[in-house]
Amino acid sequence: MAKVTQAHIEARKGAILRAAARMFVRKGVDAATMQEIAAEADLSAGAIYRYFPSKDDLLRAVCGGAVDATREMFDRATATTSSARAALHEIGTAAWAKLSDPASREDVMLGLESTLAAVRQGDVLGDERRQVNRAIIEMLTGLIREAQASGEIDAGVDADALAATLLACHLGTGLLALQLGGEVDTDAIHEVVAHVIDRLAPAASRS
Amino acid sequence: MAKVTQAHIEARKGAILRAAARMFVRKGVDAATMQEIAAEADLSAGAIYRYFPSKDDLLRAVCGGAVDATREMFDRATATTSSARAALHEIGTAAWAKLSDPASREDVMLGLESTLAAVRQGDVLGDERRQVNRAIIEMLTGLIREAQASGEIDAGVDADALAATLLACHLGTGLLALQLGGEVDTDAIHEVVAHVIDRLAPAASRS
Amino acid sequence: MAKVTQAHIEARKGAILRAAARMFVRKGVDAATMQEIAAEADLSAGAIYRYFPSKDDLLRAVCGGAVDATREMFDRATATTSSARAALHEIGTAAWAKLSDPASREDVMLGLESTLAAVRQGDVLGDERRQVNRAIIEMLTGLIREAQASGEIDAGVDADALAATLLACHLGTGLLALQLGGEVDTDAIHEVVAHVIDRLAPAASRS
Amino acid sequence: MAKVTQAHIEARKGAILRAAARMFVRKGVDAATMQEIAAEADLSAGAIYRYFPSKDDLLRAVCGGAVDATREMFDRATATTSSARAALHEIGTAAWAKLSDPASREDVMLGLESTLAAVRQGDVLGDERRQVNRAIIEMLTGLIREAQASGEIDAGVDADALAATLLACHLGTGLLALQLGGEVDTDAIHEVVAHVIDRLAPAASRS
DNA sequence: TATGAATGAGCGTTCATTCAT
DNA sequence: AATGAATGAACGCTCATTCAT
Repeated sequence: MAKVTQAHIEARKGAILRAAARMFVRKGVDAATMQEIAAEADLSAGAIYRYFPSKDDLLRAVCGGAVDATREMFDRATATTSSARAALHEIGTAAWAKLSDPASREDVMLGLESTLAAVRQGDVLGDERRQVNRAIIEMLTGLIREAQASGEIDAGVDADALAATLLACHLGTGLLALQLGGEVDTDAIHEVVAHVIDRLAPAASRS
Repeated sequence: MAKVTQAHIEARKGAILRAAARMFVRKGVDAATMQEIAAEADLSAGAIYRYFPSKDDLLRAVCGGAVDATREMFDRATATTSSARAALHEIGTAAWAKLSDPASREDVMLGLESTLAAVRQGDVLGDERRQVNRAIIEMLTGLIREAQASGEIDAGVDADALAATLLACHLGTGLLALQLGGEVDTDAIHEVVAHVIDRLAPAASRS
Repeated sequence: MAKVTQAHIEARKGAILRAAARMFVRKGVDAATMQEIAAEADLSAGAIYRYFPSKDDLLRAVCGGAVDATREMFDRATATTSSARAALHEIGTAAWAKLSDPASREDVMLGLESTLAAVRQGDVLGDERRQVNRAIIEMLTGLIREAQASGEIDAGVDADALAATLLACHLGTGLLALQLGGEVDTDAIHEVVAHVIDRLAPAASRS
Repeated sequence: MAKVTQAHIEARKGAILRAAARMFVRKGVDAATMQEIAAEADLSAGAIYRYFPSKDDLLRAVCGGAVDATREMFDRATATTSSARAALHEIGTAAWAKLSDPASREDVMLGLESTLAAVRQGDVLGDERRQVNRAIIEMLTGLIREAQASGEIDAGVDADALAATLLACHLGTGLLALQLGGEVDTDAIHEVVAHVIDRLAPAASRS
């Protein structure tokens, strides 16, 4: 019995989480009502409170989920490549693919939404959110250093700064895509970024 | 009578605008209450309505101000340089300088805040906001084309995509700075970006 | 569950409707607050919105109820009589009986209240309200024509005008009763009206 | 100086009173704001308070004025006729003429508005308002008694009730006209009423 | 005397949260 | 475990009234 119940609980939590993410994105964290989230999860208004003690906690959980998804995506990308630069390109491709996918527009908005929330009320979901980007930068920095060591990228470039730049580029592309919709060609931006990485090869190796 | 009143009116409007910007940023557009904005402007709640007919209009005005400021900044930067690439660098410097200034953190957040609002309820301030970034991309594209024509930038690069990339980079840097605070070295990112632009010079021109 | 809920819902709606009618009359549509209406219905302020989407809808519902009641009253009166003049008298008796009943003072005030509202903001409940009196006049006109055809009323009288006059008399009596309270003998007015109808018999039939 | 000032004060009071009456009628007592009334009187918002201590007092004064106007109209009508029945007809003609005049629609609405207000908050303007109709009924009763004495009206009719009936008819006609606008032919109603009064002549006198 | 900016109480309405069922 | 009716605090906004000028 315990097992079944436990499974049910997790299933419900997941359903609520998905419903909440959907509504947070569709209408904004503030405008999304618990009623709507409950309806989206085929539940009644009060039922959510059996699984999450408050709307804030729900937001935290939703963002935490987004964080995990991102981390996973990253791990997968690095695992399937050998050269450091190849890994960087693979990660870039995966990351920008998400931006082309209309479905991921929601993730971008959730990211912005939670970034704003994080900046404002540092306690609710600040640290968690912060750590994702910090971790991404660290990973990218590591890969860039590897690429520099193997002569794929000019050693004169500040690895940490380049990592931050790449992440900024990706976040900014998402923001633009969000705002300008189809007007902005995210793939073209990706090509520019990929091209730039190639250009950052040491002068000697490009003769 | 008229003089004092007219001056007062403009002063009040400015004070309210500043107070609103401050509160919108500090607590978010939705969470910021008219009471708080009024208090921040040393006014009573209802007094704001003598100057702005609704909270939405206040938001619009605040964002409109940000928009104007951005446009001005751009115009100034382009006016004081001769070569296209120099103009790009000048603009980059000016743009990134704003990110270093803790005071401009507010502008970034307002931008995000209004982007989210624009995406969701396109009517309130969507178009205006959208057009700013569209205009920026167009201007950058123009400068890049000039630089390509004068041999400062490789003609093989998609000018429009590069323009979008640069803007995305800047927006993303702002976002990161917002989230990670002092941990992220925005000036270092700027250096990387400037360096990348240099690297985009045609191969021939680079010895 | 369903049974109890459904019954409760209707009961609540009724209670709210009655409370609203009471407060609209007691303090005026504008002065009556949702808080007061809720309190009168032993509910909290926000609870009303589960049953009626706005104060305007509540007003509409309250007036619609009054309308239905009036129509019913009329139908009943006409159904139980044979001669047209008898029907007229029956209707008069029923109508004036309502005026004697202190409880119906509320209906009169609601009528005035909604007339004023209708005249000013035709949309909210104007047409509905208007049609009631229009319908009443039409019905009365029909009966008067019948009575004229059967020689009970002088054919020289303008049936439509007489119908309007009778309705005006009734409305005005209500108004007077409202204003002068017990000082005005509504039954005496009714007698006068009934007597007048008799006097309107064709000269020939009065030997 | 005192005289001039006094005259000015009265002029201002009159202007404010007229402006208030106009706005009370146009938008309803509650919806009419002091700002609007002031604007209508070419005054600033606060200036009214030099002449009337509150909006309630303004309402009282406005209604008092309407009362006086009515009384005057009545006096004039009775002064110019000899026979009692002629006076009744004259009064009827004058009264109904006001209903035909679109400008007097405002008076009707003010009357209803103030009746409602009187019924609800008996102190503010209740008694004054009440006395007008009481006085009218008394006057009519007197005339009817005279007419009965001189054989113009059947002595069997309850004079007081007939007076109330006539007043009710007039009030109700105003109400109907208000609600149904041009659809209701107030003059036709007047004809009916006049005709009815004729029919109330003693049987003997009608051969 | 007149202005009109400012106040502040109060309105209709919404919604996170609770709790009897 | 789940419901959904109810609460109550707060929000945006309006306006009668006050008061420095």
